[in-house]
Amino acid sequence: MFKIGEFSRICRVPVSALRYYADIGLLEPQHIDPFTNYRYYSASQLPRLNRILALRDLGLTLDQIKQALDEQLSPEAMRGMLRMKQAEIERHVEEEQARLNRVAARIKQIEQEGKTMPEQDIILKSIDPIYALTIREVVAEPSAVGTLLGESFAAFGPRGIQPAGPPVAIFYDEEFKPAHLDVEIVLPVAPNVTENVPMDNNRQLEVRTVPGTDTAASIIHKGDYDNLTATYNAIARWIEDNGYRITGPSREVYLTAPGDPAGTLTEIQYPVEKA
Amino acid sequence: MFKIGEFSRICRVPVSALRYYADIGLLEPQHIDPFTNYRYYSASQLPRLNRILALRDLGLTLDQIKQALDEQLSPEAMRGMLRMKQAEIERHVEEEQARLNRVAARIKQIEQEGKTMPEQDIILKSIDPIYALTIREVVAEPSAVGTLLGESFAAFGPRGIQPAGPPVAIFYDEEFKPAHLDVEIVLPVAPNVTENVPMDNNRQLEVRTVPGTDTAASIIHKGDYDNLTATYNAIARWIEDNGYRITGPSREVYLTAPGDPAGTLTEIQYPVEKA
DNA sequence: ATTGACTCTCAAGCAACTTGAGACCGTACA
DNA sequence: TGTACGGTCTCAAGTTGCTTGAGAGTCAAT
Repeated sequence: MFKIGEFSRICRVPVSALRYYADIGLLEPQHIDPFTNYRYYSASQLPRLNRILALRDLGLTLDQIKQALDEQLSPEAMRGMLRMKQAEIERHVEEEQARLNRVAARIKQIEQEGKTMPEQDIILKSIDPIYALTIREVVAEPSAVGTLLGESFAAFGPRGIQPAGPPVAIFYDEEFKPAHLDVEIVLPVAPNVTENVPMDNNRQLEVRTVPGTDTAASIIHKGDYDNLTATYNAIARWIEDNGYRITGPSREVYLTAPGDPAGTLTEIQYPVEKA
Repeated sequence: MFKIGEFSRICRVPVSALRYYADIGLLEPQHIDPFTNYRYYSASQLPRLNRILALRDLGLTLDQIKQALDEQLSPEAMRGMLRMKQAEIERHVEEEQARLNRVAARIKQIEQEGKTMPEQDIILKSIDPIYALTIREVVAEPSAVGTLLGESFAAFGPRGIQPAGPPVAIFYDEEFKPAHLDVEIVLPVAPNVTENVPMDNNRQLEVRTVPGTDTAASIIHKGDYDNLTATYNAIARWIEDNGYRITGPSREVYLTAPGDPAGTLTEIQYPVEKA
């Protein structure tokens, strides 16, 4: 019979942890002196403790371990549990690898600092589907996107429709062609808007749900659109450096209204997946 | 200016997290209505939030992020931090890989269950250096180890020396030779024991600190020594299956005194490292 | 006026312990 | 025999990065 300190030294588990295990009923001391409340452990408890440590090491929670040990979990159940853990750990390893890449990319970026770098931060996020009024057109030049946006908004007022979020543009062009920009304007609205909205020139805003995506690389562009290319370059490089692949059309989210004191802020999004 | 819900949708950070960031001063809303306490965020806060998310993704704590953003951390400091993180993640990935192996080995073991298996659990632990009285001898057969142990202990009594832990045997033989067992008996004692202790037959117990090791595979053997081989086999197989390599002499720790009601319990340890 | 959706604050919960305060216990030494 | 010191006890609170819930107030639309 060992006092808690000796036992701790033998099994290399901190005293505090042993006390904790006793508290939650995972490993109760063999004997507790009723006068002093001193805990006394027996060497015969080492096998159980070893099993506890082994299972803990495999990533089970103490609760699961308790169940497995107390309820004499069947080998099948145990195996199932471990298989789940296995899948979980595999996913975890992949994630950490990806994180490692991102750290490396970040270090590289810092090392090149002071040269170019718009110094913006790229992150991964998911994009929700958007219920919106939309119109898709092929326009000649980028500035026409702004015009189209204005015209679309103009159709809102007369019907008292309120926007339900910042407007988005989606660029469908696969390859760059001069004077050819296949763009969809997306104006989020509340779900009570269910009918298409006519515009001038025989065009109309169509009600539709724009699909979302699980992972997209995102960057915030500050200021006017003259320097937009630099930001696009930054995000493209990030995607490559971090081992992702573009899987869909890019989007621009116009976060600030024109004249906003915050300045012009545009979010650029690229749906991606691991290459 | 967005209410917290809209802002949450835009940046894909839960409302509760935004409130939390505000609480800890990591990202305060641009404006708080003094009457309603409603938080109002501006799009101009997105860059900061993006940076927060990016750094968080790299594994920094919110505290570190706060410092980095508020105190305008120098690129060098930042780089240093990231390099540390990088090393940390690398270690982490390796550990997870090893864990994965162990889970796989465990599953394999369960699948073969019911056949052989002494069904004992092997774990990794560190071994501390031991301050002890020791004697090293070459003996003819395993049972002589017990005899030697008894003789050594016999030398304790007359001097009133108390053991400071369970006795250990270290087996130095590189290869198995019949009737040749190079063994060191290690009897832990308190540091106030500083002189060698004479035994009969001109032998003596030497005071020395037996070095420890960072990682050792450990298993608890239950019962008498007839089945010891099976346990040795189990630990050897585990070491191989999990991609480790033996790096030093094996040890046996005699956890129970003879006649202990807990039964005979022996811990077998093998210093190992990743192969 | 009344929904219903949104927001607020504050407290507690999670996982697996660790840390600390305050008090008791055991024993070796003067 | 006192006392010092190291080990042990209990109980509470802290750790990290949030989430959940209760109870109450706010906003916009009907």
